[in-house]
Order: sequence, then structure tokens, then C-alpha cells
Amino acid sequence: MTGQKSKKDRNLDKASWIGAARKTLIEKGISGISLRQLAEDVGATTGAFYWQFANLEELLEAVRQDWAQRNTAPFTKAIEVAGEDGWDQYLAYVGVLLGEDYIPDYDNAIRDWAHSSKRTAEVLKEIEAFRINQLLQVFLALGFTGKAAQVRAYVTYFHQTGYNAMQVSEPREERLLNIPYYAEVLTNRPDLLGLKTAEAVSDHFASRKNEV
Amino acid sequence: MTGQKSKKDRNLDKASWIGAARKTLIEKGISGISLRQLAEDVGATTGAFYWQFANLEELLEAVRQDWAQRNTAPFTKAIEVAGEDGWDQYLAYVGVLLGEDYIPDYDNAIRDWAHSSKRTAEVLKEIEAFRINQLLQVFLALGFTGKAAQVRAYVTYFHQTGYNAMQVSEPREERLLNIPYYAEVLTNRPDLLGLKTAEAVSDHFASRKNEV
DNA sequence: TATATTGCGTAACATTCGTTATGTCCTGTA
DNA sequence: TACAGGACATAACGAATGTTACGCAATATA
Repeated sequence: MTGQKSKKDRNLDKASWIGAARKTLIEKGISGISLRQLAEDVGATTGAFYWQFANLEELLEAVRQDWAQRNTAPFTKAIEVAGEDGWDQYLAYVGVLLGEDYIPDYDNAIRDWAHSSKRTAEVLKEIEAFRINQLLQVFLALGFTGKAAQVRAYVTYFHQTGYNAMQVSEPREERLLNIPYYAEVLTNRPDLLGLKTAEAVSDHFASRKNEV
Repeated sequence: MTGQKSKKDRNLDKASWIGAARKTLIEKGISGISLRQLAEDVGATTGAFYWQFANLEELLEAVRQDWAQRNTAPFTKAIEVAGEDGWDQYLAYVGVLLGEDYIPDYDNAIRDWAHSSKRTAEVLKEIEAFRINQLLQVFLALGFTGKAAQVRAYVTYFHQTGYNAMQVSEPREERLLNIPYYAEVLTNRPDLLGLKTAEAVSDHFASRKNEV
């Protein structure tokens, strides 16, 4: 009994630890993260951890950056490929919200964590400023100006944040059926109200995705 | 050195512990709560704690109930005294949001906590259902019907939740100036847009408060 | 083939946690 | 004034935490 793994099972990389930490953070919150549990999750021990990271804080910082990249890039990319039309940009934004690249619970976990970690609060604040400015550009492209555009951007982001924070247990069909109504309230455009079934809404966003 | 307090300093009650726990929960999150720290905050020791509570969980349950009562009752009362007019009810709701009885960060802390505590999630879900139904009644009184009223209630509550969750560091003046715009987006009524200064908005809600 | 370095596992460290056993002072009652 | 019980403080227990020292095997290098 050497306790050593075979060659194949070795060579853990940082991504393994970050992935395990991300999963635990999302499911249990920051207080659910412990080195021994993470080690068990990746099939290693605490000793192995310190070969990849100087200490726990170094892993946590990597998780913060993982979040910042993972949950922001999809929006940036989608809005960019949507072109210059504001309505197309808004639809692209909603498309990401409905898609699987963006992980709402990752946002929630980071927001929770920010209450007990100054550094996390710092990263969160920075990313949120970026996101809100991103939405501001969308509403400006939609034709709103000045304070009206600002307020629409805020309401839209608050809406998204609130919806996620509440972890609404809405059937996907009901959620899809609500999209046109939300869109009308937030953008003042009734374009989607003609979509009367969840499938119609779903198809509308699915079809747009392929128009790159 | 007996270590005993004088008579005047004794007689800690449950409220002392609940108050300390509430403060810590709001400021540091649930993981910031430790018995030794709470004991220091109330000027006692862990031994004293177990005279008031069977265990930590019993205190935490008391905190959940404290939150449920403290952060819900003000809305219920304000909407009730506002009468049957929907617009008056909406203004009463916003008035509580702007007031000092409702503690937004208490909501945030509970929501965070709910991610790691099944019981807290249970209480939170119950209270949120109550609140959203409360808003639904307001929008029905405002003249919206069916799905439109439902969606407005959701958007309004999501907006509130999101605003709080983000812990927006907005100067109070700017916040007040935004109220009319938020009101217009959420209720479709432009009534407040004539209020051009923060003072005018503030006075508008202050004056209503005395009309009981 | 001999040696050095990489990549872990093992075990112990100090610290902090909720909880409990026990001692002691204070107050109320007779 | 004597005594019972209430209201604490003190100190210790076991478990869990991040971290570190150390040992060993596998690989790379010479």
C-alpha cells in the first residue's frame, strides 16, 4: 500500500481545483469550501493542493477571475455579433440569459461571498459596472436617451439580478411565455407579444443564434 | 476577581442575543456568526447563551422569525392605511422602501443564508410568495389584469430585490431623482415625473406618511 | 545506470468551532 | 438568617479548519 496513484491519474492541474471550487461555491456557498473536501472531490489530498497553489486564497482569487470571465464573456460576444441594431442587441442579451453559457447561480454565489470578502466585493463591483454600461449601450441603440436610457439599463439589470437571486422555480415553459411581457415593460416594444406559445419564443431565440 | 457582573449588568434576555446575531448576520453574513463573538458583543460568555437558548439553531430560528416580522410588517401596514386606491398603495410601498423601518441588507443576508440552510430557504420562499402576492394586489388595484398584473408585480419585486442585492452605492439625492422614472416604467403612470428635485420627491412621500 | 526534481500522500500542527460540565455569585422566599 | 434556584463565568471536550513538515514514488536528466 503505497498510497500513490498510477501515472495516468496524476498531474492534477489548477483547472481541476478551480472546477471543484466553482461547483462547491455554487452549490454550498463560500463557507462550504474546505480544502479537505475539495481534495476529495478532485481525488487528491491537501498536500497535493499546495503544489498548485500557495494557499487557499490563491485558489479563491482564481475562482473570482473564472467567474468574471465565464459569466461576462457570453454577453459581450452575443451583443457584438448582433450588430448595431438595439433590438437585435436586446434579443441577443435575452438569448444569453436563456442559454446555458451564463450560470445565474454563479452570480448569486459571488454576490453572497462579496458580503464577507472585500476582494470579492471589489471584483463584483467592477464587473457589474461593466455589465450595466453594456446594457446602457443597448438602450441607447434602442433609441432611449439620457436618464431614460440609464434607468432602463438599471431596471433591466436589477430585474435580471432579482430574478436570479430569488431562484425562481418557474417551469421553463412559463418563463418563456413571460419573456415577451418582460420585454415590453423593459423596452416599451411589443414586438414579441405575438409569440403565443413557449415553443414560438424558444424558436425565435434559437433561430437568431444561427444567424452569425 | 469573581468574574461576575454587578446586578445591573445582568439579566440578558433573548432579544439581546437576537439583536447581536441580526447585526452580525447583516454585516458579515451567516458564516460571521460565532457564539464566542456574539457573547463578546452582548458582554457575556458562551455559558450564558445556553441559559437563554437550547443551542445555536434555536437562536438562528429566532433570527429568521425576527426578519420575517421586521421586514414584512411595514409594507403590510403602509399598504393597508393607504386605502383602496392602487396608486396610493404603490406610493405607500415605495415610501417604505425609502423609509428606515425596512432593512434591505437584512433581506440580502437572509437570501445568502438560504443557499446553505434549507430551513432559511423555506422561510424565505414563504415570505417572498406573500410579498409578491401583496404587490399583485397593488397592480390589480392599479387596473392591470391577469398576466399583465402578475408580470408587473414580478418585475417590481425583482427590481427591488436586484437593487438591494447589488447594494447600489447611489447618493440618496440621485436615488430620489430616479424614483419617478422607475415608477413610470413599472406602473406606466407619469404622475411623479413632474417632481424635478430630490426634495420634491422626498416631500411627496413625507407628506403622505402623515395622512393616516 | 545514478541522481535530482517533480508530484503527490501522510500525519501532525495550532486554531476555532459548538457544546457541556461544573463552579459560583446573586436574588427571592420563608 | 438560611436556603433554593436562577443567572451567569470558566474551562475543557471533540471535531473541523488551513497549513506545514516530511516521506516516498515516478519521471527527467546526466
